[in-house]
Amino acid sequence: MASVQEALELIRRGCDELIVEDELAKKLAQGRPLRVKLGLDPTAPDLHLGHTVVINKLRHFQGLGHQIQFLIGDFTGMIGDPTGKNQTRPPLTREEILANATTYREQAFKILDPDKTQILFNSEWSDKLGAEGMIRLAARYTVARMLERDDFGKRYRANQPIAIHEFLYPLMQGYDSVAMKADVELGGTDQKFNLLVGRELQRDFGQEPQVIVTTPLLEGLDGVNKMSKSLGNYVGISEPPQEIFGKLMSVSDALMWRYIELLSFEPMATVRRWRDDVAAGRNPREIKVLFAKEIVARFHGAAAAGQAEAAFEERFRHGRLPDDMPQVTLQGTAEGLPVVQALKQAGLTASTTEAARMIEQGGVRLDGARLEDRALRLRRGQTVVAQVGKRKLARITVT
RNA sequence: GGAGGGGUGCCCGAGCGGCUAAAGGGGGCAGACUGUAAAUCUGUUGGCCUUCGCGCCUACGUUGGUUCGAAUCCAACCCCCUCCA
Repeated sequence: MASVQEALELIRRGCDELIVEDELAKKLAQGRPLRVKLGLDPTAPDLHLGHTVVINKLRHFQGLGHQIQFLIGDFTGMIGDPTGKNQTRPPLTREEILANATTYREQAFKILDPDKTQILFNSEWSDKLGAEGMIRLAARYTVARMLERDDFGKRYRANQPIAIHEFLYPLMQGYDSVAMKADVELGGTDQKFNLLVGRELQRDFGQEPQVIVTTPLLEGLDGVNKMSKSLGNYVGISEPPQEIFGKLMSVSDALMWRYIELLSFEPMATVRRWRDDVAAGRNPREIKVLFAKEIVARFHGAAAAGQAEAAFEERFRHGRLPDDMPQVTLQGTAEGLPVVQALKQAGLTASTTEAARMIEQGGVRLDGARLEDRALRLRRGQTVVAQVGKRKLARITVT
Protein backbone atom coordinates (compact mmCIF):
# COMPACT_ATOMS: atom_id res chain seq x y z
CA MET A 1 0.00 0.00 0.00
CA ALA A 2 1.18 3.48 -0.84
CA SER A 3 2.34 5.87 1.82
CA VAL A 4 -0.18 8.29 3.26
CA GLN A 5 1.53 11.12 1.42
CA GLU A 6 1.44 9.34 -1.93
CA ALA A 7 -2.17 8.36 -1.42
CA LEU A 8 -3.18 11.91 -0.58
CA GLU A 9 -1.46 13.23 -3.66
CA LEU A 10 -3.35 10.88 -5.92
CA ILE A 11 -6.64 11.57 -4.23
CA ARG A 12 -6.12 15.31 -4.58
CA ARG A 13 -5.66 15.09 -8.34
CA GLY A 14 -8.49 16.85 -10.12
CA CYS A 15 -10.38 16.97 -6.87
CA ASP A 16 -12.48 19.97 -5.99
CA GLU A 17 -12.74 19.75 -2.22
CA LEU A 18 -11.49 17.37 0.41
CA ILE A 19 -13.43 17.63 3.66
CA VAL A 20 -11.58 17.15 5.99
CA GLU A 21 -8.08 16.42 4.77
CA ASP A 22 -6.67 15.75 8.24
CA GLU A 23 -9.39 13.24 8.94
CA LEU A 24 -8.59 11.46 5.70
CA ALA A 25 -4.90 11.36 6.58
CA LYS A 26 -5.81 9.82 9.92
CA LYS A 27 -8.04 7.22 8.32
CA LEU A 28 -5.38 6.38 5.77
CA ALA A 29 -2.79 6.04 8.52
CA GLN A 30 -4.83 3.30 10.14
CA GLY A 31 -3.63 1.07 7.34
CA ARG A 32 -6.97 -0.69 6.87
CA PRO A 33 -9.00 -0.69 3.67
CA LEU A 34 -11.44 2.21 3.85
CA ARG A 35 -15.04 1.86 2.82
CA VAL A 36 -15.39 4.29 -0.06
CA LYS A 37 -18.88 5.08 -1.23
CA LEU A 38 -20.06 6.45 -4.53
CA GLY A 39 -23.76 6.69 -5.15
CA LEU A 40 -25.33 7.23 -8.54
CA ASP A 41 -28.98 7.52 -9.38
CA PRO A 42 -29.53 5.60 -12.58
CA THR A 43 -31.78 8.18 -14.18
CA ALA A 44 -30.45 7.91 -17.74
CA PRO A 45 -29.56 4.82 -19.73
CA ASP A 46 -26.02 5.85 -20.56
CA LEU A 47 -23.03 7.36 -18.88
CA HIS A 48 -20.90 10.00 -20.52
CA LEU A 49 -17.37 11.12 -19.78
CA GLY A 50 -18.65 13.68 -17.30
CA HIS A 51 -20.01 10.91 -15.10
CA THR A 52 -16.74 9.06 -15.25
CA VAL A 53 -14.73 11.77 -13.51
CA VAL A 54 -15.97 10.69 -10.13
CA ILE A 55 -15.77 7.01 -11.07
CA ASN A 56 -12.13 7.58 -11.93
CA LYS A 57 -11.65 8.93 -8.45
CA LEU A 58 -13.23 5.78 -7.09
CA ARG A 59 -10.74 3.83 -9.14
CA HIS A 60 -7.92 5.78 -7.54
CA PHE A 61 -9.11 4.53 -4.17
CA GLN A 62 -9.45 1.03 -5.54
CA GLY A 63 -5.90 1.18 -6.81
CA LEU A 64 -4.80 2.19 -3.34
CA GLY A 65 -6.32 -0.99 -1.97
CA HIS A 66 -9.51 0.34 -0.43
CA GLN A 67 -12.92 -1.30 -0.41
CA ILE A 68 -15.05 0.56 -2.89
CA GLN A 69 -18.78 0.48 -2.77
CA PHE A 70 -20.73 1.39 -5.85
CA LEU A 71 -24.17 2.33 -4.67
CA ILE A 72 -27.02 2.27 -7.10
CA GLY A 73 -29.69 4.68 -5.99
CA ASP A 74 -32.67 2.63 -7.03
CA PHE A 75 -34.66 4.12 -4.16
CA THR A 76 -33.45 7.71 -4.30
CA GLY A 77 -33.69 7.61 -8.09
CA MET A 78 -37.40 7.37 -7.70
CA ILE A 79 -37.52 10.47 -5.54
CA GLY A 80 -35.26 12.39 -7.85
CA ASP A 81 -32.58 14.73 -6.58
CA PRO A 82 -33.94 18.23 -6.91
CA THR A 83 -30.47 19.49 -7.90
CA GLY A 84 -30.73 23.06 -8.96
CA LYS A 85 -33.72 24.06 -10.95
CA ASN A 86 -37.27 23.19 -10.13
CA GLN A 87 -37.76 21.59 -13.48
CA THR A 88 -40.02 18.62 -13.21
CA ARG A 89 -38.19 15.43 -13.88
CA PRO A 90 -40.37 12.57 -15.08
CA PRO A 91 -40.41 10.00 -12.29
CA LEU A 92 -38.92 6.69 -13.30
CA THR A 93 -40.43 3.34 -12.59
CA ARG A 94 -38.49 0.73 -10.70
CA GLU A 95 -38.14 -1.27 -13.93
CA GLU A 96 -36.54 1.64 -15.76
CA ILE A 97 -34.24 2.25 -12.84
CA LEU A 98 -33.13 -1.35 -12.75
CA ALA A 99 -32.58 -1.46 -16.50
CA ASN A 100 -30.45 1.66 -16.29
CA ALA A 101 -28.61 0.24 -13.31
CA THR A 102 -27.55 -2.76 -15.37
CA THR A 103 -25.96 -0.61 -18.03
CA TYR A 104 -24.36 1.65 -15.40
CA ARG A 105 -22.73 -1.34 -13.83
CA GLU A 106 -21.44 -2.60 -17.16
CA GLN A 107 -20.09 0.77 -18.07
CA ALA A 108 -18.54 1.43 -14.67
CA PHE A 109 -16.68 -1.87 -14.89
CA LYS A 110 -14.78 -0.52 -17.86
CA ILE A 111 -13.08 1.63 -15.27
CA LEU A 112 -13.35 -0.34 -12.06
CA ASP A 113 -12.12 -3.82 -11.25
CA PRO A 114 -15.33 -5.86 -10.91
CA ASP A 115 -13.73 -8.37 -8.57
CA LYS A 116 -12.91 -5.68 -6.06
CA THR A 117 -16.10 -3.70 -6.35
CA GLN A 118 -19.09 -4.09 -4.13
CA ILE A 119 -22.40 -3.17 -5.73
CA LEU A 120 -25.20 -2.11 -3.45
CA PHE A 121 -28.76 -0.94 -3.92
CA ASN A 122 -30.16 1.53 -1.43
CA SER A 123 -33.68 0.17 -1.67
CA GLU A 124 -32.32 -2.66 0.46
CA TRP A 125 -32.40 -0.53 3.61
CA SER A 126 -34.58 2.36 2.49
CA ASP A 127 -37.59 0.18 1.77
CA LYS A 128 -37.38 -1.25 5.27
CA LEU A 129 -37.51 2.18 6.81
CA GLY A 130 -41.21 2.62 6.20
CA ALA A 131 -43.19 5.75 6.97
CA GLU A 132 -42.32 5.64 10.64
CA GLY A 133 -38.61 5.29 10.02
CA MET A 134 -38.74 8.05 7.48
CA ILE A 135 -40.40 10.42 9.93
CA ARG A 136 -37.95 9.53 12.68
CA LEU A 137 -35.13 10.21 10.27
CA ALA A 138 -36.69 13.51 9.26
CA ALA A 139 -36.80 14.48 12.93
CA ARG A 140 -33.02 14.52 13.03
CA TYR A 141 -32.71 17.47 10.70
CA THR A 142 -34.21 20.92 10.73
CA VAL A 143 -35.69 23.11 8.06
CA ALA A 144 -33.18 25.83 8.83
CA ARG A 145 -30.33 23.43 8.13
CA MET A 146 -31.96 22.34 4.90
CA LEU A 147 -32.19 25.93 3.80
CA GLU A 148 -28.42 26.12 4.07
CA ARG A 149 -28.34 24.23 0.84
CA ASP A 150 -27.75 26.89 -1.74
CA ASP A 151 -30.51 26.09 -4.18
CA PHE A 152 -33.07 25.56 -1.41
CA GLY A 153 -32.11 28.85 0.20
CA LYS A 154 -32.32 30.72 -3.06
CA ARG A 155 -35.67 29.29 -3.91
CA TYR A 156 -36.99 29.97 -0.44
CA ARG A 157 -35.91 33.59 -0.54
CA ALA A 158 -37.30 33.96 -4.04
CA ASN A 159 -40.63 32.57 -2.91
CA GLN A 160 -40.30 29.68 -5.26
CA PRO A 161 -41.87 26.40 -4.32
CA ILE A 162 -39.91 23.70 -2.54
CA ALA A 163 -41.75 20.41 -2.27
CA ILE A 164 -41.39 18.57 1.03
CA HIS A 165 -40.01 15.48 -0.68
CA GLU A 166 -37.09 17.52 -1.93
CA PHE A 167 -35.95 17.84 1.67
CA LEU A 168 -36.11 14.08 2.03
CA TYR A 169 -33.64 13.41 -0.71
CA PRO A 170 -30.51 14.62 1.12
CA LEU A 171 -31.70 12.78 4.21
CA MET A 172 -32.07 9.50 2.40
CA GLN A 173 -28.72 9.91 0.74
CA GLY A 174 -27.17 10.68 4.10
CA TYR A 175 -28.84 7.66 5.59
CA ASP A 176 -27.16 5.53 2.95
CA SER A 177 -23.84 6.53 4.45
CA VAL A 178 -25.07 5.46 7.86
CA ALA A 179 -26.31 2.13 6.55
CA MET A 180 -23.04 1.56 4.73
CA LYS A 181 -20.79 2.88 7.49
CA ALA A 182 -18.91 4.80 4.84
CA ASP A 183 -15.44 6.14 5.60
CA VAL A 184 -15.32 8.25 2.49
CA GLU A 185 -17.98 9.42 0.09
CA LEU A 186 -17.34 10.74 -3.37
CA GLY A 187 -19.55 12.98 -5.43
CA GLY A 188 -19.68 15.88 -7.84
CA THR A 189 -19.43 19.40 -6.43
CA ASP A 190 -23.19 19.73 -6.79
CA GLN A 191 -23.49 16.95 -4.24
CA LYS A 192 -21.59 18.74 -1.51
CA PHE A 193 -24.57 19.53 0.65
CA ASN A 194 -25.98 16.03 0.46
CA LEU A 195 -22.61 14.57 1.33
CA LEU A 196 -22.34 16.84 4.34
CA VAL A 197 -25.74 15.67 5.55
CA GLY A 198 -24.25 12.19 5.51
CA ARG A 199 -21.55 13.35 7.91
CA GLU A 200 -24.11 14.87 10.26
CA LEU A 201 -26.29 11.80 10.30
CA GLN A 202 -23.37 9.47 10.87
CA ARG A 203 -22.30 11.55 13.84
CA ASP A 204 -25.86 11.41 15.08
CA PHE A 205 -25.86 7.64 14.79
CA GLY A 206 -22.61 7.42 16.70
CA GLN A 207 -20.39 6.74 13.72
CA GLU A 208 -17.19 8.44 12.73
CA PRO A 209 -18.18 10.91 10.02
CA GLN A 210 -17.19 10.16 6.47
CA VAL A 211 -14.63 12.19 4.62
CA ILE A 212 -15.95 13.95 1.57
CA VAL A 213 -14.21 14.13 -1.76
CA THR A 214 -15.91 16.20 -4.41
CA THR A 215 -14.92 16.22 -8.06
CA PRO A 216 -15.60 19.08 -10.46
CA LEU A 217 -18.32 18.93 -13.04
CA LEU A 218 -16.71 18.31 -16.39
CA GLU A 219 -17.26 20.93 -19.05
CA GLY A 220 -18.84 19.70 -22.25
CA LEU A 221 -17.31 19.87 -25.70
CA ASP A 222 -18.31 23.53 -25.96
CA GLY A 223 -16.03 24.24 -23.03
CA VAL A 224 -18.66 26.33 -21.32
CA ASN A 225 -21.62 24.36 -20.05
CA LYS A 226 -21.31 21.22 -18.03
CA MET A 227 -21.36 18.07 -20.05
CA SER A 228 -24.87 16.83 -20.52
CA LYS A 229 -26.80 14.82 -22.96
CA SER A 230 -29.56 17.36 -23.32
CA LEU A 231 -27.08 20.03 -24.36
CA GLY A 232 -25.55 17.68 -26.90
CA ASN A 233 -22.03 18.55 -25.78
CA TYR A 234 -21.19 15.12 -24.43
CA VAL A 235 -19.10 12.12 -25.24
CA GLY A 236 -21.01 8.97 -24.42
CA ILE A 237 -18.84 6.10 -23.31
CA SER A 238 -20.79 3.58 -25.34
CA GLU A 239 -20.47 5.58 -28.53
CA PRO A 240 -18.52 4.01 -31.41
CA PRO A 241 -14.70 4.32 -31.13
CA GLN A 242 -14.38 6.67 -34.09
CA GLU A 243 -17.05 8.91 -32.73
CA ILE A 244 -15.31 9.24 -29.37
CA PHE A 245 -11.97 9.77 -31.03
CA GLY A 246 -13.35 12.45 -33.34
CA LYS A 247 -15.18 14.29 -30.63
CA LEU A 248 -12.10 14.40 -28.44
CA MET A 249 -10.01 15.66 -31.34
CA SER A 250 -12.39 18.56 -31.78
CA VAL A 251 -11.88 19.71 -28.21
CA SER A 252 -10.13 23.06 -27.89
CA ASP A 253 -6.53 23.16 -26.71
CA ALA A 254 -7.44 24.82 -23.44
CA LEU A 255 -10.12 22.29 -22.68
CA MET A 256 -7.83 19.42 -23.61
CA TRP A 257 -5.69 19.98 -20.53
CA ARG A 258 -8.74 19.98 -18.35
CA TYR A 259 -9.92 16.71 -19.85
CA ILE A 260 -6.50 15.18 -19.38
CA GLU A 261 -6.36 16.15 -15.75
CA LEU A 262 -9.76 14.70 -14.99
CA LEU A 263 -9.98 11.78 -17.39
CA SER A 264 -6.50 10.51 -18.16
CA PHE A 265 -4.79 7.91 -16.03
CA GLU A 266 -1.37 9.12 -17.10
CA PRO A 267 0.66 10.20 -14.06
CA MET A 268 0.78 13.92 -13.43
CA ALA A 269 4.52 13.84 -14.07
CA THR A 270 3.85 12.82 -17.66
CA VAL A 271 1.20 15.47 -18.06
CA ARG A 272 3.60 18.10 -16.81
CA ARG A 273 6.16 16.98 -19.38
CA TRP A 274 3.55 17.28 -22.12
CA ARG A 275 2.80 20.81 -21.08
CA ASP A 276 6.48 21.67 -21.23
CA ASP A 277 6.75 20.11 -24.67
CA VAL A 278 3.84 22.16 -25.96
CA ALA A 279 5.26 25.31 -24.43
CA ALA A 280 8.46 24.48 -26.30
CA GLY A 281 6.62 24.28 -29.58
CA ARG A 282 5.20 20.77 -29.87
CA ASN A 283 1.87 20.69 -31.70
CA PRO A 284 -0.88 20.19 -29.10
CA ARG A 285 -2.61 18.00 -31.64
CA GLU A 286 -0.12 15.23 -30.89
CA ILE A 287 -1.01 15.24 -27.22
CA LYS A 288 -4.66 15.24 -28.10
CA VAL A 289 -4.16 12.11 -30.18
CA LEU A 290 -2.48 10.32 -27.28
CA PHE A 291 -5.27 11.31 -24.98
CA ALA A 292 -8.06 10.38 -27.40
CA LYS A 293 -6.50 6.97 -27.89
CA GLU A 294 -6.26 6.40 -24.18
CA ILE A 295 -9.94 7.10 -23.72
CA VAL A 296 -11.08 5.00 -26.67
CA ALA A 297 -8.89 2.15 -25.45
CA ARG A 298 -10.46 2.34 -22.01
CA PHE A 299 -13.94 1.72 -23.32
CA HIS A 300 -13.32 -0.26 -26.49
CA GLY A 301 -9.86 -1.76 -26.20
CA ALA A 302 -6.45 -0.90 -27.61
CA ALA A 303 -7.13 -2.38 -31.03
CA ALA A 304 -10.19 -0.18 -31.52
CA ALA A 305 -8.16 2.83 -30.45
CA GLY A 306 -5.52 2.13 -33.06
CA GLN A 307 -8.15 1.70 -35.74
CA ALA A 308 -9.95 4.85 -34.70
CA GLU A 309 -6.75 6.82 -35.02
CA ALA A 310 -5.85 5.29 -38.39
CA ALA A 311 -9.32 5.95 -39.74
CA PHE A 312 -9.18 9.50 -38.47
CA GLU A 313 -5.84 10.14 -40.11
CA GLU A 314 -7.04 8.76 -43.42
CA ARG A 315 -10.21 10.67 -43.29
CA PHE A 316 -9.10 14.10 -42.16
CA ARG A 317 -5.38 14.26 -42.82
CA HIS A 318 -5.42 12.65 -46.22
CA GLY A 319 -8.98 13.52 -47.03
CA ARG A 320 -9.86 10.01 -48.10
CA LEU A 321 -13.26 8.55 -47.65
CA PRO A 322 -13.56 5.99 -44.89
CA ASP A 323 -14.17 2.35 -45.69
CA ASP A 324 -17.16 1.95 -43.51
CA MET A 325 -20.05 4.31 -43.59
CA PRO A 326 -23.77 3.92 -43.33
CA GLN A 327 -25.28 2.27 -46.39
CA VAL A 328 -28.68 3.51 -47.41
CA THR A 329 -30.96 2.21 -50.09
CA LEU A 330 -33.69 4.54 -51.26
CA GLN A 331 -36.66 4.18 -53.55
CA GLY A 332 -36.59 6.26 -56.70
CA THR A 333 -39.16 6.74 -59.44
CA ALA A 334 -38.61 6.57 -63.17
CA GLU A 335 -37.59 10.22 -63.01
CA GLY A 336 -35.07 9.47 -60.31
CA LEU A 337 -34.85 10.89 -56.82
CA PRO A 338 -34.19 14.56 -56.05
CA VAL A 339 -30.91 14.89 -54.09
CA VAL A 340 -32.58 16.94 -51.41
CA GLN A 341 -34.92 14.02 -50.82
CA ALA A 342 -32.06 11.58 -50.83
CA LEU A 343 -30.08 13.59 -48.27
CA LYS A 344 -33.06 13.87 -46.01
CA GLN A 345 -34.07 10.24 -46.29
CA ALA A 346 -30.50 9.14 -45.67
CA GLY A 347 -30.59 11.10 -42.43
CA LEU A 348 -27.84 13.47 -43.49
CA THR A 349 -30.07 16.51 -43.15
CA ALA A 350 -33.14 17.13 -41.06
CA SER A 351 -35.29 18.36 -43.91
CA THR A 352 -35.23 18.93 -47.64
CA THR A 353 -35.05 22.63 -46.97
CA GLU A 354 -31.92 22.13 -44.95
CA ALA A 355 -30.50 19.92 -47.69
CA ALA A 356 -31.11 22.68 -50.23
CA ARG A 357 -29.48 25.19 -47.91
CA MET A 358 -26.43 23.01 -47.41
CA ILE A 359 -26.03 22.62 -51.17
CA GLU A 360 -26.26 26.35 -51.70
CA GLN A 361 -23.61 26.90 -49.06
CA GLY A 362 -21.27 24.44 -50.67
CA GLY A 363 -21.52 21.93 -47.86
CA VAL A 364 -22.54 18.92 -49.87
CA ARG A 365 -20.25 16.60 -51.81
CA LEU A 366 -21.17 13.66 -54.01
CA ASP A 367 -18.33 11.20 -54.60
CA GLY A 368 -15.95 13.84 -53.36
CA ALA A 369 -17.02 16.60 -55.73
CA ARG A 370 -18.85 19.65 -54.50
CA LEU A 371 -22.47 19.65 -55.57
CA GLU A 372 -23.69 22.93 -57.02
CA ASP A 373 -27.07 21.98 -58.42
CA ARG A 374 -29.72 21.53 -55.81
CA ALA A 375 -32.24 20.38 -58.43
CA LEU A 376 -30.10 17.38 -59.30
CA ARG A 377 -31.77 14.00 -59.40
CA LEU A 378 -30.16 10.70 -58.63
CA ARG A 379 -30.89 8.05 -61.24
CA ARG A 380 -32.20 4.65 -60.43
CA GLY A 381 -29.41 2.17 -59.99
CA GLN A 382 -26.98 4.92 -59.09
CA THR A 383 -24.76 4.69 -56.02
CA VAL A 384 -23.07 7.78 -54.63
CA VAL A 385 -21.13 8.65 -51.53
CA ALA A 386 -22.86 11.69 -50.14
CA GLN A 387 -21.18 13.95 -47.64
CA VAL A 388 -22.78 16.78 -45.73
CA GLY A 389 -20.46 19.06 -43.83
CA LYS A 390 -17.31 17.54 -42.43
CA ARG A 391 -18.67 14.56 -40.66
CA LYS A 392 -21.88 13.25 -42.08
CA LEU A 393 -21.48 10.59 -44.70
CA ALA A 394 -23.53 7.87 -46.31
CA ARG A 395 -23.35 5.64 -49.35
CA ILE A 396 -26.69 6.03 -51.07
CA THR A 397 -28.07 3.60 -53.60
CA VAL A 398 -31.24 4.41 -55.50
CA THR A 399 -33.43 1.56 -56.62
C1' G B 1 -59.10 35.84 -1.82
C1' G B 2 -57.69 41.14 -3.94
C1' A B 3 -54.63 44.50 -7.28
C1' G B 4 -51.20 44.86 -11.21
C1' G B 5 -47.66 42.86 -15.05
C1' G B 6 -46.58 39.18 -18.64
C1' G B 7 -46.62 34.55 -22.17
C1' U B 8 -43.17 35.88 -29.67
C1' G B 9 -38.88 31.29 -33.46
C1' C B 10 -33.36 26.80 -29.99
C1' C B 11 -32.57 31.03 -26.08
C1' C B 12 -32.89 36.36 -25.00
C1' G B 13 -35.67 40.13 -27.04
C1' A B 14 -38.25 43.99 -30.64
C1' G B 15 -42.86 44.45 -32.96
C1' C B 16 -48.66 46.41 -31.17
C1' G B 17 -53.93 46.12 -37.86
C1' G B 18 -51.38 45.06 -44.12
C1' C B 19 -44.58 46.46 -46.38
C1' U B 20 -43.85 40.11 -40.88
C1' A B 21 -41.54 33.43 -41.76
C1' A B 22 -41.53 38.05 -37.94
C1' A B 23 -35.79 43.53 -36.29
C1' G B 24 -31.42 42.82 -33.18
C1' G B 25 -28.29 39.74 -30.21
C1' G B 26 -26.75 34.84 -28.45
C1' G B 27 -26.30 29.92 -29.76
C1' G B 28 -26.29 26.34 -33.86
C1' C B 29 -25.01 24.89 -38.82
C1' A B 30 -22.15 25.55 -43.45
C1' G B 31 -17.97 27.81 -46.25
C1' A B 32 -12.71 30.05 -46.22
C1' C B 33 -8.24 29.56 -43.18
C1' U B 34 -6.39 25.33 -39.87
C1' G B 35 -4.46 20.76 -36.29
C1' U B 36 -12.27 18.21 -37.24
C1' A B 37 -7.91 23.52 -32.02
C1' A B 38 -8.41 28.80 -31.09
C1' A B 39 -9.13 33.54 -33.33
C1' U B 40 -11.03 35.87 -37.70
C1' C B 41 -14.08 36.67 -42.09
C1' U B 42 -18.57 35.14 -45.04
C1' G B 43 -23.21 32.90 -45.53
C1' U B 44 -27.32 30.68 -43.23
C1' U B 45 -30.86 29.46 -39.31
C1' G B 46 -39.85 26.66 -39.72
C1' G B 47 -41.44 23.04 -43.28
C1' C B 48 -43.19 21.03 -48.32
C1' C B 49 -42.10 20.14 -53.80
C1' U B 50 -40.75 15.51 -60.58
C1' U B 51 -43.46 22.99 -60.79
C1' C B 52 -37.80 26.26 -56.53
C1' G B 53 -42.10 30.10 -57.49
C1' C B 54 -43.81 37.72 -56.50
C1' G B 55 -45.68 29.10 -54.95
C1' C B 56 -48.08 26.29 -50.90
C1' C B 57 -48.48 24.89 -45.60
C1' U B 58 -47.50 25.70 -40.46
C1' A B 59 -46.06 29.43 -36.59
C1' C B 60 -46.17 34.78 -31.95
C1' G B 61 -49.83 30.47 -24.54
C1' U B 62 -55.11 27.95 -25.89
C1' U B 63 -59.96 28.46 -28.07
C1' G B 64 -63.35 31.40 -30.34
C1' G B 65 -64.64 36.37 -32.44
C1' U B 66 -64.11 41.42 -35.09
C1' U B 67 -61.91 42.68 -39.97
C1' C B 68 -60.99 42.41 -47.08
C1' G B 69 -56.60 41.42 -43.82
C1' A B 70 -54.52 39.92 -36.80
C1' A B 71 -48.40 38.37 -33.40
C1' U B 72 -50.86 43.09 -33.32
C1' C B 73 -58.11 44.62 -31.66
C1' C B 74 -62.16 41.84 -28.48
C1' A B 75 -63.88 37.59 -25.19
C1' A B 76 -63.16 33.30 -22.38
C1' C B 77 -59.68 29.91 -20.60
C1' C B 78 -54.59 28.06 -19.15
C1' C B 79 -49.78 29.21 -17.21
C1' C B 80 -45.91 32.49 -15.01
C1' C B 81 -44.29 36.85 -12.13
C1' U B 82 -44.84 41.17 -8.51
C1' C B 83 -47.40 43.41 -4.45
C1' C B 84 -51.38 42.90 -0.67
C1' A B 85 -54.30 39.29 2.54
